[in-house]
Amino acid sequence: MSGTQILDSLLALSQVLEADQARELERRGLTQPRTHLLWVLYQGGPVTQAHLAEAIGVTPRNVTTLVDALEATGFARREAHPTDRRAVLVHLTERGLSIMETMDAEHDALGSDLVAGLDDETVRVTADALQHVLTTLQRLVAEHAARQDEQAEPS
Amino acid sequence: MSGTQILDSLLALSQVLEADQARELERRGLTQPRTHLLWVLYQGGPVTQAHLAEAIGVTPRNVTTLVDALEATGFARREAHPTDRRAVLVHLTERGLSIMETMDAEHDALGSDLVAGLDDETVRVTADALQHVLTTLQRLVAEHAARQDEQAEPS
DNA sequence: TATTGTTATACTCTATAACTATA
DNA sequence: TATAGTTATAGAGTATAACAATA
Repeated sequence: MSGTQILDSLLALSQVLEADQARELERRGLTQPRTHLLWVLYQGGPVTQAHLAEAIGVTPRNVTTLVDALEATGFARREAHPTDRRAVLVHLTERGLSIMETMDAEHDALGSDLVAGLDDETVRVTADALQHVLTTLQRLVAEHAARQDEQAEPS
Repeated sequence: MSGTQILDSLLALSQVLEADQARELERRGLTQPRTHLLWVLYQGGPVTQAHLAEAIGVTPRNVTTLVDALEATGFARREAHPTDRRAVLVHLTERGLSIMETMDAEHDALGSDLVAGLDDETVRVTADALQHVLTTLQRLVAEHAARQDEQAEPS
């Protein structure tokens, strides 16, 4: 059945993409969680650690560790929040900005390279189908989670 | 450009698939590395820890930890190797076998559910395109790695 | 009272290095 | 001499809980 074939290709692609990315990041002195944090800074400008915790889906405690590491390696820096003395604003350094620009460009290049050799119509159909699969998956996951909650607390 | 759109869908799909899987595994008292190990046992029968280390791509030291955890939680067990007194054979327990069968069936069901609502021709085109994208990615990664090695040791 | 970020602690996965028992 | 698995140790990511400073 082709559905299984699509899922297996998706899983294989995930694995290869992630392994390649991890190798690249290590070469540059980064890790995936730290890069995720830098990406949020690259997209949304200087933000508080509480905002980062929410954005990347970890506890504030772990943001402390990630920012410590990124400060130590020169990719980000803390600055005092102008109005809230409890908070800090995390900024990209020049080095951090430069590496995010590089990775952004590499991402675009990879997007093009991956479909080299496929004709435009195939690319269009595939892009639409993947969008549909993603939407379907999100719906399935949401339904699944709802069912679990129901079983957990049948109030 | 649609190439970028495909890559972005792939990355989003990876993320949702992995998050959903992690949630499911936690509910069952498993983790991804432990499940990977169980999957190898499910596919290839009882094997040595050295074989497992090779198969799942971690050091033998870490297989010790993973098998310890799987023994403690009742999914796998060690047995003496019949001819090599240095080695142990890791077996699935009944519980381990049962959960792998369940997950195997869920995987198949997900494969079908994901493409529900797409017509057969679209599924066929998409499956072929993803296969092509996977092959292309593997080639790109291999070339990339070769270039890095070259730079590292220009003997 | 609520929020921001930190210290304290613990668990999982990963790695290298040194060691024991056995091939 | 080489291999199988372990103990020892370290680093990274994740979590909860308790706490200080500030809102």
